[in-house]
Amino acid sequence: MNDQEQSKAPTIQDVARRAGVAVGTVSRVLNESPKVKPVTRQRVLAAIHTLDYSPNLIARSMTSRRTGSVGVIVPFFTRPFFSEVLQGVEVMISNVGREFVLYNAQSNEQCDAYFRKLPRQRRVDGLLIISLFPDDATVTRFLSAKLPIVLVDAYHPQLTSLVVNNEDGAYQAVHYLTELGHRRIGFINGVPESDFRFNSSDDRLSGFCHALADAGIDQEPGLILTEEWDRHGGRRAAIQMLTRPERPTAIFAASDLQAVGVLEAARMLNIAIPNELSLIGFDGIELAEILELSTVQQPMKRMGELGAQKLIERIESSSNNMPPPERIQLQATLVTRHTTSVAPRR
Amino acid sequence: MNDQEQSKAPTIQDVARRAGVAVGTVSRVLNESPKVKPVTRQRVLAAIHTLDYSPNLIARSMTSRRTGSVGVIVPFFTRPFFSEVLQGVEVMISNVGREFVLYNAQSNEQCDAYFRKLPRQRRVDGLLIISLFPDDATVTRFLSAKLPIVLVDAYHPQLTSLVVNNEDGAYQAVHYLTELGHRRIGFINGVPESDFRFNSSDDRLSGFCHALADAGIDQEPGLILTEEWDRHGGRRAAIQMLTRPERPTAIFAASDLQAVGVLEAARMLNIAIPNELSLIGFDGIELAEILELSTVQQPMKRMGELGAQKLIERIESSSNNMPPPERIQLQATLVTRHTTSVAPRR
DNA sequence: TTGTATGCGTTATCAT
DNA sequence: ATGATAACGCATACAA
Repeated sequence: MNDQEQSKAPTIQDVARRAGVAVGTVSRVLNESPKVKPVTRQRVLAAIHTLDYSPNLIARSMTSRRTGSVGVIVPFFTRPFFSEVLQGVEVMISNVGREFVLYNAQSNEQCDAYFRKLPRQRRVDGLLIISLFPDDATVTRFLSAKLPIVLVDAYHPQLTSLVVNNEDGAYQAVHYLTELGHRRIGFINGVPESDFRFNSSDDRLSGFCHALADAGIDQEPGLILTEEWDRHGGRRAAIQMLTRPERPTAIFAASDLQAVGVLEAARMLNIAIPNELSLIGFDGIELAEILELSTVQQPMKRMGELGAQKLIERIESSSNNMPPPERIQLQATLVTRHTTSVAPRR
Repeated sequence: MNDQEQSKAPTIQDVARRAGVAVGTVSRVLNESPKVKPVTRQRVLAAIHTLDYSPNLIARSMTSRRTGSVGVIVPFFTRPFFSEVLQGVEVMISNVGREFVLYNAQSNEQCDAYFRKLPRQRRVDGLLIISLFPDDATVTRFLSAKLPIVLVDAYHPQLTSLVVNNEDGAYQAVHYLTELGHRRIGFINGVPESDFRFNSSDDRLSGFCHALADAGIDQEPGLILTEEWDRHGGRRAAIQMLTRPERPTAIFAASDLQAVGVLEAARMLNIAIPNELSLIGFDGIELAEILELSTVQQPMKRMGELGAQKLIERIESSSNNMPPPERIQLQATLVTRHTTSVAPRR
């Protein structure tokens, strides 16, 4: 019954026995406690090495109440916008040696289920919530569970939130179009990611309206449509707008993917871009660059990094001196490329 | 000291006390054990509900030796190919009520570190490895740790592997080009994802060479380049090929992203596609569809789903009747769009 | 059918 | 500086 043949993972006990010390000492070595004599430390380290021992993280979490991993909850993580944000998150999280658990919330039910269970399950040390708006009751539960939370591209007064100035971004885009002489401007909005209260799409609509108002243009009901955030949604909306008796000379879409749909619709309907139709998207994904699409650039990777950083700060600050929630606003900037030009003369 | 004010998460003990039963009974209810009287089950369920109790997953894992989550290790999860595969993975994993932990292995060191630690740490029940080739020593460690593993877009004889027929995919593409009359065909290969032995890029090169040989065409050294998998890599290689004295009339790229780089290079050099230059990519990402790029379509989402399914099967089969490793091959299919045409006459 | 007791691998709190 | 031991919250074998 020699333990060479047994391939069960070695425990801290095995290391202790092997090194001729007590488990407590091994634990101290593992956790870099200063109060251990260099000689014994070496003995322990040697034992760890020869046994190829790694601590069982589950057991460690059991007593330490920390898991070393953070949860990221996001709708549709494959969409380029989220993908970019996640990249920033990943960089920051792996930088500090943590793991990251991805929760994909495609539906409201899924999202609710996560919001309900995650604080209790304690499988993650903190939660980064992207583009999803928890309601007050949910936030109360988060708070009472003392689960560190940061919102990215979403806002709640009681939680640290990272938002971009969507209204201003939209304003910049539409104002630019009015400056180019456009008077009939369509807006394709995205459907809210969740049922809850606010939504970044509202802000973009609001920026659109303000820019129109500032240019003395009346809104036309048929020129404001709400559709899915993807290419197909954009195409559907564009077809509807562009087949009206008096079609718009410019379209502002709430996402680059929708803008691509507009591109497709225009090609289908034989409408030249930018000569007959100007187009601006929103997000600034790589695809926009490839297609030379004018867009409102969000600092996506930065949002992910900063959000993760703020979350880690909260996780690592002992709960008695938890910093108060803050609201951080980032700017979006208009990038003009080859899908915008002066309004066609009528 | 009433427990209304204490907001510490309720434990199974609290539920037991509340329901007037023993912890064992609560545990049985939680685990759907059949041997519990309906009446008591109801009482327990009620207590669970009023206390808003969720089991502590960490503690549960401690005894059950299962974590309920699976690890997915992938290089560059933001690249569209991986993103698509991951989507399939996510669907399957959340279907069976598990969580998924993402390990992003951007470098060989990171990858090695994961390969070394993950089997020991026991934080995941199984590991899905995407486009990465573990070496024999690593595989031996996996096996002896009894950690269920499935390889996707990678192969090892001792592990269940899911591969697509890269050689055939490449052959189809290049054969099609030769049929169109092309004789000078360039190949832009991708750099290996990891140092290890085989690599799908080798297979694609081999398919390229076979198709050339079958058409009686000699290889030209300057027409086979290896570059990064992304757009910039593709562009660099294309510029190099297209500025040669005798430039190719067709290019086959090992990824769609590289093909986009070729598109950019051609535009820059004023070379018309497809009239002066035919182009075929590889992968079949959405971008290829948008740009009407001919490509070799991989069943990416299916790969993710199937890989995850196979992994879950292995996780859930008790270790005594573990199915033997299998090698599953999926087909890639040529999709011709608007970047290919007959060779220009000289 | 239900209750009780032990152990999972660690950390942390005592002693020594 | 180090050793012994009690938690941590749950599952489970065994007892009742």
